Amino acid sequence: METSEAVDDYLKAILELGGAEDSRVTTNALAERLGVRTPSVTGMLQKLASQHPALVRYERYRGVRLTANGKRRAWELVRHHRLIELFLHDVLKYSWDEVHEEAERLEHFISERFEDRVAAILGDPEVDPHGHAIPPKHEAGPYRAEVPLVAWPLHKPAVISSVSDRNAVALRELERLGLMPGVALTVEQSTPAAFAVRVQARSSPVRLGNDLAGYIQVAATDRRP
Amino acid sequence: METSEAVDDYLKAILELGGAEDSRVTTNALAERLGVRTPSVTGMLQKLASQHPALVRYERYRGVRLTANGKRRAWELVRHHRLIELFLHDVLKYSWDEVHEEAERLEHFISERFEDRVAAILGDPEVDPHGHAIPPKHEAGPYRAEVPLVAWPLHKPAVISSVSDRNAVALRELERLGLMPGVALTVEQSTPAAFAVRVQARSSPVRLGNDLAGYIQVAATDRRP
DNA sequence: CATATTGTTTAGTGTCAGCTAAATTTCTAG
DNA sequence: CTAGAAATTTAGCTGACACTAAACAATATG
Ligand SMILES: [Mn+2]
Ligand SMILES: [Mn+2]
Ligand SMILES: [Mn+2]
Ligand SMILES: [Mn+2]
Repeated sequence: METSEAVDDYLKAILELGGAEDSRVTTNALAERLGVRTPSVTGMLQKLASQHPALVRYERYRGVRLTANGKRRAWELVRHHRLIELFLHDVLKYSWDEVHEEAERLEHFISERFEDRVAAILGDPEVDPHGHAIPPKHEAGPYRAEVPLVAWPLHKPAVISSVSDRNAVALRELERLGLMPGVALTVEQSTPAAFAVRVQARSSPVRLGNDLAGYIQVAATDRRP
Repeated sequence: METSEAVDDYLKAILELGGAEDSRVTTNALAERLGVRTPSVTGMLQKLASQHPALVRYERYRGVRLTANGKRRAWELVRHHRLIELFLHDVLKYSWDEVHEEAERLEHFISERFEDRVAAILGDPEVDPHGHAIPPKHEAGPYRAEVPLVAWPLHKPAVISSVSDRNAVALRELERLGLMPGVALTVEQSTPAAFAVRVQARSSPVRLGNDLAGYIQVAATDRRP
């Protein structure tokens, strides 16, 4: 039941690419995400599928999904990752664009005890610095109701729910623009050429490239106070 | 100039086995310390010696010592290890017998930034939970003047300088007996059968096995106040 | 529906770091 | 000073996990 760093990375990638619907993930998508070649992916998937207990269910030419065991480990890694990010940010004073890279490495190597102690001193937190939900110990999910900002209707109030943590340059830019989780806004313009949002309680609209907007996920403003 | 976890472990072991005098370390000693077989050691030493830049100087049948480059990395690992131990103890509330195992893993994977931030929140500490000196950044040593308790003369005042961190059971026992760094004592009895010390400001002497005593290093009581 | 394109797998290699068995060198004791 | 013991190295393998080149399947398109 021990998993190597490489196996960990595959499991987490399958979880993330499968999304809330747990769809089948293709060899190509995995190769792309992990920065390896497709034959390496095929080889690893065959291994993970034929292990006992198997970590993935794999059908030749038809993609993979995680088994219950695979899911357990993948969610544990997500919990590690997000706890570590928050810890680096809140305790070690990392900026929010610095945490991801370090968490990506350390998530594989911390013990159960480390996980528990970090959760304890952070007060069993539920959200990481980028707005992502921290799964409770031994649990999956949750998946929050959020949609890409670029798919949000014009003028409908929204709150930034989370931002992608995978691009440090984009994160610095988003912070500079004040576009962080919890910020309320409306979409003012959405064309192939440009994208603009009006941040609630701020005068002029904020213009940003579609690429940058693509890193943002939003949700409906919660009406109940 | 990147080192794998395996290479790291060899370098640190050579540093530690070489001691303050930087003596040559044998293949056998390394195999023993690292829990691998001697042919594996020979193979690794040949590789480390023929790299450019070389990390060790190696003569067939005559043992190995670190080059300047090897030393630099080895001391960096020692700094990582001891900083992490102190951090786990002081911030994450690990007990002193729990820190070593976790530090042994994490020392290889933390970034420069992590090292610096941890040192900062600990206030640039100089000693780890077991009394070992934390090397300053980019520096070697220091080696403190300390000798094994079992080699200390009877009735001569001494202070516990450090204790070995490699045996969790022994550490718990030492803590129970109040034998921790900074504690002043004298040796009352030292025979093959048993060992007893009198802890300053405590009535009855403490009896302990020679094995347990073997984990303790002491130094002369500092006269200057 | 046949063929071109795309996606995936198979076959064969390489590197890292471990292992056992056997050969060789060094050390030690008589 | 030499035989036997101990230490070390060499030779040859193994398991992970990458890679390239080539074969094969699935799919899209004219
Ligand atoms: Mn992240
Ligand atoms: Mn990872
Ligand atoms: Mn230690
Ligand atoms: Mn180590």
